[in-house]
Amino acid sequence: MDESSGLIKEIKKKVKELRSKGLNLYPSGFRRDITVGEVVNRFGKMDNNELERTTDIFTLAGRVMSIRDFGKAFFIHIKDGTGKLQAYIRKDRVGDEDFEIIELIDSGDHVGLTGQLFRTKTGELTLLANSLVLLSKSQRPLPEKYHGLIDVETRYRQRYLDLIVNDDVRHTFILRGRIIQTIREFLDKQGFIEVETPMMQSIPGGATARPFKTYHHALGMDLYLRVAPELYLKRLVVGGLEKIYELNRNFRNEGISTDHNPEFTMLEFYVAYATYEDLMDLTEKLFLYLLNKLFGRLTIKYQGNPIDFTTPWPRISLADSLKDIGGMPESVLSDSQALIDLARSKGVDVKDNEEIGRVLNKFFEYIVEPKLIQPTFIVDHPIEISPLSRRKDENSEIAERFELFIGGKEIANAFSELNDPDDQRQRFLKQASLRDAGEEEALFMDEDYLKALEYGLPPTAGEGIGIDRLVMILTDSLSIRDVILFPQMRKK
RNA sequence: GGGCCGUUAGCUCAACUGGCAGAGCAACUGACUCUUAAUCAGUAGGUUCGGGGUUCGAUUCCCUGACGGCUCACCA
Repeated sequence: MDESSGLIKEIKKKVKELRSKGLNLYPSGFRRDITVGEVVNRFGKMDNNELERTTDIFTLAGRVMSIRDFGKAFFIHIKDGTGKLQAYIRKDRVGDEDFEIIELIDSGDHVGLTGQLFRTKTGELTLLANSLVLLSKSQRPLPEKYHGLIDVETRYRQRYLDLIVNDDVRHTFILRGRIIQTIREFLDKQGFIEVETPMMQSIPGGATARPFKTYHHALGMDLYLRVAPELYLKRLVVGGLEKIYELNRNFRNEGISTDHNPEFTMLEFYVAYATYEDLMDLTEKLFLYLLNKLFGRLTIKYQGNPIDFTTPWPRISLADSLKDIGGMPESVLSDSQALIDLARSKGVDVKDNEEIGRVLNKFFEYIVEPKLIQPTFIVDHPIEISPLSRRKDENSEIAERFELFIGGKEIANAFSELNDPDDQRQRFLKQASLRDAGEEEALFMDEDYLKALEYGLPPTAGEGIGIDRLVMILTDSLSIRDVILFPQMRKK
């Protein structure tokens, strides 16, 4: 905003005037004895007769959201972290000194109020003020009260304004906090230990994604922001931590979209002596716990579609989903040339010698994924797109893996972990050759991780859940930026 | 990175084929001690995102840049 804006000049004038009265515009030490939310809870249902009998005097604080000036009286609305309450300020009640202050107050200012409750003619619960204190002067105008703040760029860059003005945004982020808290609660009850592993890694691993690179001066070495905690968590399982999780940020140097932010929050958890099938059961349990705790019901709406979390959820192999949901002819599934031709005819971008598993996966993302609105486990992925997964005993080209889809989005990815160090070495070598061929997302060879595997990783299953996307589903948000407080933006 | 769309007062939005840049809210002055999108009377507020071009004249047309949204590609 332009500093010479007329509105700001007006406010600065008031600031000078208030200061010339010897008033501290930013005093400390004011204590409230109740919040707006508590007031509404306790007195919201009482009629005026009951309120008149309660002669309690309360001290409240909040931001002034609206002002209606009647000359010798004011109605204002204040808002604190728990809600909104009207206050009635009469000159004959607060006295001349306090009344001079209210005359100079703007919406956006924080005030402290003392008084008792009553109900106005129109029935609104209102604080009849005995006194008023300015707690913090706002020196910039708030967005308009009726339309709120709509401009998305301002909403993301100045999220605090968005939070002040748009209650639904506030509720989304409060719910996000509760979701994360409830997940921790569930995992805690299941006997998991929360651990923290490096965000800065000398060899980035655990996911096929391009990392951010940085440099440590004292050590004189390159470091990468982690794309996943996976390989460190599995080292811990080698070390005997049998049920662990990490819930924190990952960083991927990829495109930005409504489903992608360069830094995003991921839950990863590992269970020794379990399989990917056990994790499907556990995932269903987790969601039931979340839905019951947060909403008290199992059906929610996402972008107009009802989503029913009642278990069990369908478990469909990737190949079957291509046939049954994507409508792909069975004959094409095993014929790589026919598959590539079909892909091209549908506008799916594939290379000439692209491996069949990768083509199938691209097809899946194109024709099946958007249709998976109800919670669905897709299982048995091609091994070539699963370099850290255990092979199936009965078919070495298929991984013991599942992905969970809800609302047409991938929400979770899990597998029985590859614990054969020799097989893992071969997979790393394959990834290294892809990297040499120019694929920047391919995995790095990680000798240190292989060494850990050589000490013996017990049979283990692990899962990652994209928290931002989960929050999107549970808060009916269209863009990942609406569930991340400060989404990545270009410098202005 | 490509395509499409957008950027006008503090906020939300108008402005026809290129012809004096406007409204509501907010602000300011005044009136009003039960209003609630308060009301009434008045006032002020603009680098029309930046730069260049075409034109007698550009918010409008053209070129270019910045930022944002959607989308495709990449990915989760």
